[in-house]
Order: sequence, then C-alpha cells, then structure tokens
Amino acid sequence: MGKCEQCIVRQFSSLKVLTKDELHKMADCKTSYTIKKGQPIFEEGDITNGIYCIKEGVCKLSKLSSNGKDQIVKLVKSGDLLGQRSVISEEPANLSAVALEDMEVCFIPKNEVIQFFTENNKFSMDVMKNICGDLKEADDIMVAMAQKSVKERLAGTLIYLEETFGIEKDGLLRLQLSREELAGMIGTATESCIRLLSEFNKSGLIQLIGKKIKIIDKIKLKRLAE
Amino acid sequence: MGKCEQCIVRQFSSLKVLTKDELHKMADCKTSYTIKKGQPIFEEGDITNGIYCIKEGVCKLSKLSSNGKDQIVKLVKSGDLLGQRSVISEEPANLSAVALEDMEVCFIPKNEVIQFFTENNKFSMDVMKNICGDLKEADDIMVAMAQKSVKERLAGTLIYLEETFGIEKDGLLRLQLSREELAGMIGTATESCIRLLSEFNKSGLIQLIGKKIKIIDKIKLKRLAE
DNA sequence: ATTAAAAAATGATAAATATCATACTTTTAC
DNA sequence: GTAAAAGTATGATATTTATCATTTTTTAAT
Repeated sequence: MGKCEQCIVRQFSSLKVLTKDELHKMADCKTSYTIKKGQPIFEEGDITNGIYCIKEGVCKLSKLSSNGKDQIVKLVKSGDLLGQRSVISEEPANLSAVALEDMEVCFIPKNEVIQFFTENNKFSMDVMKNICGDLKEADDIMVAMAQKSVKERLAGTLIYLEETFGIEKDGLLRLQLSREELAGMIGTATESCIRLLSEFNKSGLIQLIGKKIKIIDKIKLKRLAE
Repeated sequence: MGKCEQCIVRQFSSLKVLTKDELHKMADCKTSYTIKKGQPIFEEGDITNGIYCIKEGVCKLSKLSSNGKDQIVKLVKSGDLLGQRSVISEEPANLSAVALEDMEVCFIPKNEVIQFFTENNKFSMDVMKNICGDLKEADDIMVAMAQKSVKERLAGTLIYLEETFGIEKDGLLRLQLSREELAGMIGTATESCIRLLSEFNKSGLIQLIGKKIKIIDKIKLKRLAE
C-alpha cells in the first residue's frame, strides 16, 4: 500500500499541509481504485461519504440538464481533490464525475477528512481557499455563458485546454474530448460546435487532425475569446 | 454602538456560532454604514479587507462582461454575510456589490475574521458550508445559462424572486428590479426580457402593474421553468 | 478483413435572440 | 410645474444558434 508521502496529490493539493502523523493515518484508511475511461467515479445524487485524490488521469464534472444534455462544469486532473463540497455540505453529489482517461484515484473516508478539518486549521483553510477558487471560476464561467457568444466561448475553451492540459510533441491538445464533450463544455449543440471548429480550421486559427485539435494562431484565438 | 448580540445577521449567518466573547470583540471593531439605493458597497477589483454583515436591504453581486453588460451573479439580503471569498482567498473582489434598496451594513475587519476562523472551528466550518452552498448554486445557474432558453430562465427567476424576497399585500413582488437588472439576472438583452414579460402578461402567467410584477399562475410558471 | 456502430461533418431550415429604431411613460432636476 | 432624462414598450430586421436530415469518416466487433 502506498505511503501518501510521495504522492503527486500531496504535492499539489491541500494535503500538502497535513502532518506526517495525519498522512500515516490517511495511508491506513485510504482505498485505491483504477477507473477506466468513460466510467463514473460518482454520479449526481450519490452519497459519496468521502473525498477522492486524483493520482492519475482527468475527469469531467457534469450535470444533466432537463433538456437531456450533459453540461460539463469543471475538469479535474491529477493532483486535485474531488468531492470536498459534498463532504462539507453533508449533501449528495451535485455533479457526476466521469473519467476522460484511465485514472488512478484514492478514496479517503469522510470521518478522517472531517477529523483533519477540525484538528488541522491549515488544512481547513487551504481546502476553503480551493473552494473559493472554484466559486470564482464558476462565477466567471456563469458570466461567460450568459454574455458571450458560442464562438467566443469555444475560443476561450480551446485556450483553456491548451494552458491547463498542455500539448503533445506535435502540438496537438493533450486532453482529447469528443466533439459532444467539447460542446458540453461551451454549452452548445454538438453540430454548432463542429461547425465552428470547421470555421476556425478554415480561417487558420486551429488545425483539425482527425479528432484532435492543434492551436495554430493562439494570439488571434485569444483576441477572439476577449 | 450596537451590541451584535441581537442583530438579525447573528441569527441567520455563520455569526450564530460565535461565542459571547467573540461577539463583544466584534462589536468593538465593527463599523456601521448606511448605503443608499444604487450605491456600491465595493466594486470588482477592490481590495476589501474585511467582510460585511447585511443588517437591512438587498444588494446585487454583479460582474461587467466584455460586451459592456452587467451580469448579476447573486442577490444578497439582510441576514447574509458579504465578501467572505475575498478575505479567504486574499484576493481583490471578483464581483461588484451594489445596493438595490437602502441598506444598513456593518464592516468587520479582516484580522478579526481570520482570528475567528483560526480560533473557532465551528465558525470556519459554517462559513465553509455557506461557500459550498454558493458553489452549488453557481454551478446550477451555470448549467441553466448554458442549457435553458431565455424564457425558461425568466420563469425560473420570477419564481426565485417571489420565494426568496416575498410579495407585498397586493401580491406584487417585494423586490423591485429594473427591467435591465432582471435581464442582467437571466443573461439576456433588456428588450428580450421586456418582450417576454409582455408575453407572460398577455398569456396570464403574470401581471404587469407599472414596473412592478405580480405572479398570477405560479404552477404554470414553474412548469415553464422546468 | 469486413461489417456494424459510433462519431464527425455538412447542408437546409427553423427557431431563438440581439440589435436598432422609435414611441410612450415615468422619474428627476431645476 | 415643466423640461430633460431615464426607463419601458413595441416593431422591424439581422444575427446567432438549434434542429433535422444526410453523408462521410473513424472505431469497434466479429
């Protein structure tokens, strides 16, 4: 069983402020999982009873709207924690978490997490800061959804994907989303998303290679996103 | 100077878990303000250096989009706290807060708030729960902005306004927003908002009396909002 | 390797929404 | 009290976006 001390999640998340003792306690109670691409970690409405540490891979947090479309609210990647909100609010999950790549995650039961909260003030402050960051991000996306055109949102999302998940040696976006998922991020119909990608392709902003995307003119794309 | 102990904010917000001692400390360091309708409490980008307790009145939290329109992200009312995110994140305000009615607020300096955080675990947990609630709300609104039509969002917002701020004896929505502000809540052009209000009026869902609004058929309106 | 299924792409069209113009009404300032 | 300004309302029109239909391409299964 892993020791948690060397884990990537410990370096990047709120776990960095845990003491040696707390890390040992965590290592003892955690459960490791492998999740295949496309599989859920939890679903909207589930009672989660703990948080997940993302050791490897990326997942989407999404919510099914009454029109039957799945809106992607956030992407979560290795080094991040997942499911803190439900533990703190003592509520079922508001969003579904589904793997976009094969993943490795660890589950830490609620009781331990709450103990860390009450016994380690640094930890609760750091988790709180992260949730505040999520709130700011959500507010900003809300404004973009309400006030920006689909074209602007697509441009902004492509920039975000490059800056957050990086590119491969050949310049293609490392994180591969289906057109439907990309549409679900920007909040539009799949066909509209595809059409705009074609348009960006023709006007030399991006290049479409199979289903993969390469950003060619980042400056113009950024300007388009405003 | 007020004592904080009897204050409405203490009854409804995270302040309820503060000890007598902490309340006294707070009463000593707080500053009371009166804010006239239309005046800002703080603006996007301001360094706020503390939190506000809303004793009386309602304000809007909004963000100016690059298209020049003001998107309303949240309404905050008496009994609520305001500005916690900036204090926790140690960042400038992400949103502007502007009074929709004459208001009475108290300002508590950052240092005291942080002291309460570190010394009173109940307080930090309760603030955290509230921020988690805001995050859930923001995620839900984001999905609505992305996936619902303007008509559905208007219907939902009218229901929200009635349920959150109540009605006057004659059934009119108590909180009076201008058409422009209502449009800024649902994320649409003012004219589109006005047109849909007219349509709702003609089809008997609501009644427009001057600039005030009365909900006539709440059932149908709710069904419309989905 | 071949075929079925899924995903991506594109065209045609309809629906939703924004924009611009203008009229009317209410509020505000002097 | 009156004029100017702001807010509300409505029409005409343009633009954006969704929907439905079809084709092409890619992926997966046998």
